[in-house]
Amino acid sequence: MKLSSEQINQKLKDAGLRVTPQRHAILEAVYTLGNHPSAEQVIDYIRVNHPGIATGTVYNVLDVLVDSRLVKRVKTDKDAMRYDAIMNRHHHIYCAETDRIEDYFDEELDDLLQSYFRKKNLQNFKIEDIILQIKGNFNDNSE
Amino acid sequence: MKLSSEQINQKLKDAGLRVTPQRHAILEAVYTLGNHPSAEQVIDYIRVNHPGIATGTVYNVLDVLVDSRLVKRVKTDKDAMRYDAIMNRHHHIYCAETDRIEDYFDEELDDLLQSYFRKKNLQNFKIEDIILQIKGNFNDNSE
DNA sequence: TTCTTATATAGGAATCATTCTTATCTAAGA
DNA sequence: TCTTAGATAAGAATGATTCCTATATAAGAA
Repeated sequence: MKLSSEQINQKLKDAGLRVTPQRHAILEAVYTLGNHPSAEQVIDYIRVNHPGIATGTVYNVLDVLVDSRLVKRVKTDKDAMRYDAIMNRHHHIYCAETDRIEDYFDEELDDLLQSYFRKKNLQNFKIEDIILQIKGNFNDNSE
Repeated sequence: MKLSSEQINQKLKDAGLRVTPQRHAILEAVYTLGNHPSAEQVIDYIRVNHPGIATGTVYNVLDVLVDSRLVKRVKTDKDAMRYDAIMNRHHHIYCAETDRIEDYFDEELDDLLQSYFRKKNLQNFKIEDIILQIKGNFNDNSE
């Protein structure tokens, strides 16, 4: 998803963050790259137009964006952390072999799960979020 | 879950693996420790009785056990990988603050999900496994 | 049993994503 | 303009994990 420069700034402001060129560039990168980029991909992307931004700053800013709920962390079976600018509730379809992640939106499923666990009423645990990791293999190479 | 020495050996053999003292000690550690130990916890545990087992060997053996489907990897929000000797299908209840993981078994839920996705019939993806990560907070400190 | 050889392990260096440290810089209010 | 808390640059440090190589060992062959 591509956002305008103004939209990026607005998101930062709405989150109560100071707008800096670094934060702008990094948030824009996560949106533009899409498909759950790693920190390294973000770095490669922003270095083209902002060669001066330090590696540590990218990690620092990504942490800030996560804390401010502008971005989510996504774990995979591989080492590196991935980031996701889509904040609506969704699940992940994941292939461990290729490390490819696709988003999966399904309100019907979310409702189903919510009512299931309300009925189940787990003792000793307050559920905040339920995320499905749907593992398997993609049948094609389309992105 | 505590297994006898013979049961450990049998599991290694059934998986087509050579039985070595290192493999025996490490698989036994994952079973005995329970509750999704990290490699470091496994190392601390086995060093008491097997001070000579090298750190690299523990990672190496854990990889072998995972490849042989005797153990599963479990990711959390923290850095270190965790390991799980329970191979039956199950989900995880997880608290990010304390990094505590509890297993969640629920065949009814598994059936529900299976029929839901069969009906949904995802294009371009062959589902092998669906894992729920149920995130939130435990209401007490019981283990 | 002894020999042979593929496999496994010890020991420690190397890697790599991420974090930390410190000095410098900058945005926003006084 | 001045002040200062917050942000960044640069690169060292960390820590889990992997890699490398010489040595050791398990399991089948003789």
